[in-house]
Amino acid sequence: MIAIDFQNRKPIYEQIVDRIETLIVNGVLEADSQLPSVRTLAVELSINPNTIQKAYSILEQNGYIYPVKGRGNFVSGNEELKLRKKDSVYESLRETVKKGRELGISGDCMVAKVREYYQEEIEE
Amino acid sequence: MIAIDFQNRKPIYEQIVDRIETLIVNGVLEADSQLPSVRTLAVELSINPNTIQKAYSILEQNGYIYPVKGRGNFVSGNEELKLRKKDSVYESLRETVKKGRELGISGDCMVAKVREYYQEEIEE
Amino acid sequence: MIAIDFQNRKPIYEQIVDRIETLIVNGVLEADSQLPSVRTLAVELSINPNTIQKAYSILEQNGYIYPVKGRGNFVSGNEELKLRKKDSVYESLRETVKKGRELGISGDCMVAKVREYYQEEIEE
Amino acid sequence: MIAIDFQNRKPIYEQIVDRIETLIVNGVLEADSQLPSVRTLAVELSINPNTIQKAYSILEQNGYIYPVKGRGNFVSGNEELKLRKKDSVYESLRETVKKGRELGISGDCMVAKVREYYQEEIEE
DNA sequence: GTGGTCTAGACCACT
DNA sequence: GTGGTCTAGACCACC
Repeated sequence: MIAIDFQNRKPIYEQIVDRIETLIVNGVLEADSQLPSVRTLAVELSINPNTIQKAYSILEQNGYIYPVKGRGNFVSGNEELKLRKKDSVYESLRETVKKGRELGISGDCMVAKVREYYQEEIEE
Repeated sequence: MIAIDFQNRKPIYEQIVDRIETLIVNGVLEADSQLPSVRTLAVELSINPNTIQKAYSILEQNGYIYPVKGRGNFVSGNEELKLRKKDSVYESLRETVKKGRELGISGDCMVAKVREYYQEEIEE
Repeated sequence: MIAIDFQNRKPIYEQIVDRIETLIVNGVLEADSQLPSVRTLAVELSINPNTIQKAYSILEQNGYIYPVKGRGNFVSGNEELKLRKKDSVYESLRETVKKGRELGISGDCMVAKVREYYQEEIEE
Repeated sequence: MIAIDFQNRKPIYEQIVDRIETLIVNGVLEADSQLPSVRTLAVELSINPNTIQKAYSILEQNGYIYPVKGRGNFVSGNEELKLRKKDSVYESLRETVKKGRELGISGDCMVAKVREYYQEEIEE
C-alpha cells in the first residue's frame, strides 16, 4: 500500500504523508477507518518509528486524520481536504506547463500529451 | 537573466543549473558563446563563487558547457541534450496527469487548465 | 584501503573516486554494503570532509553509490558500470600501444612488457 | 601536424611539447631542420605566442631543440632522447596494466588486446 | 549520528 | 584575467 523510495531526495516522512493523503482523498481509506499503528507500520516499512510518528503528526495537523487516546489514529471525514489536494495538482501542472513553455514546447503539443497520458492510465 | 530564490528548498546551485540549461535549450544562449565568468556571476547574484563553480561543473558533466583553460566557459553545441531536457518535462507532465486522474479530475478539465496556464505565461 | 598521493597532479577527490570505483568493480566492496561516512573517511585520510563529499557526489552521479538520508552511502548494484570501467582501461591500452608503435617499438616487445608488468604486481 | 584539444585538461603547452617530441623521436622532424617560428605557429594554431614560447623553452631544456639567435629553433640530433621517450611509453603501459589487473582483467586478455591494437594500426 | 549546502578565503596552473 | 582545487567552519534536514 505504501512504497518508500530511499534513494529519493524527498524525505521519507513526506513520502508517507503524500501517499496517505492520496489514499484518503480518493477514498481508498474510508472516513473513520483505522490507520495502522505507528509501530506496525514502522516494522512493515522497516523504518524508524519516529519517522512514522512525524508523518502522522503532520497528517493530524493538516486535518486528514485524528487520534483517539489508547486506540489509535483514524481517518477524518473532512470533505474540504479533497479540494486542497486537487489544488496542489493544479499547482504542479502550472509549474510543468511553465517549464515546457520556456523550453519552447507548444501549448497544443502539451495538450496532446495530457490526453495521451490520461488515456494511458485508463487502459492500464 | 538568472534569478535566485533564496527561500526555495531547491539548492542555489541547482537553480542555476536549471536556469542555464533552459537558456541553452531554448536557444537564448547560442553554441560556443561565452558564459559569464565564475567570479563575475558570483558578484552579480551576490553568492559565493564556489556555488557558481559547482553549478558550472555540473553543467560540464552533463555536457551543456565546456571550459577552456584561462579563457572561460562556453556553450556546447550538443543538440541531443535539448531533446533529453524536453523529455524530462514530458515525464513530469505524465506524473502530474496520473496524480490528477487518481483524484478524479477529468481529462478535459486538465486540458483546460493547461491552456489557461500556458496563456497566463504569455500575457505576463 | 585508500591511499592518497598528495604530490600527484591528479586531484585528491579524483584519486578517491578512482580508487572506490576500482574497489566496487573488482568486487571488494559488495553491492548494498555501506561506505565509510564522509566525516570518518575525512579523519582517516586526514583531508577535509568537503573533499570526500565531492568524491561521493561524483560517485553518486556516475551511479556507483547511492545515499540514504541520515544513514549513509551504499554501493549500488549496477553491473553495467563494471563493463564501462573496463572499457576505459582497454581504451587507454589502445592509445599506449599506438604511441609505442609510432616510436618503433615492436609488438612482441610490448607483449613481453605487459607480461612482465602483470607479474610484477602479483609478486608485490 | 599539431592538433590542440582545448577541452583536454592537459595544458596546451604540454600538448605541444608532447606532440613535437613525438615528431622528433620518430623522425618526422629530421635533425637540424627548422621548426616554425613562435609567431607563425601561434597564428596557425590560433593560441597565445607565450604558450608556444613556453613549449619551446621546455623542448630546449629537455634537449630536443636548440635555438640559433636571429634565425630560429632547430631540431637537435641527440639519439639518447629516443630512449627516454620510449621509457615514458613503457611507464604508461605499466600503469595501464596495473589498473587492468586491479579490475580483474587477465594478463592473457591484455596481451591479446595489445596484439589486436598493434595490428589495427598497421592495417589503417 | 548521517549527508548536503553554503560561505570565506587561500592557492595553483593556464592564457 | 580565467577555471579548478582545497581547507575550515558553519548550518540544515533527516534518521
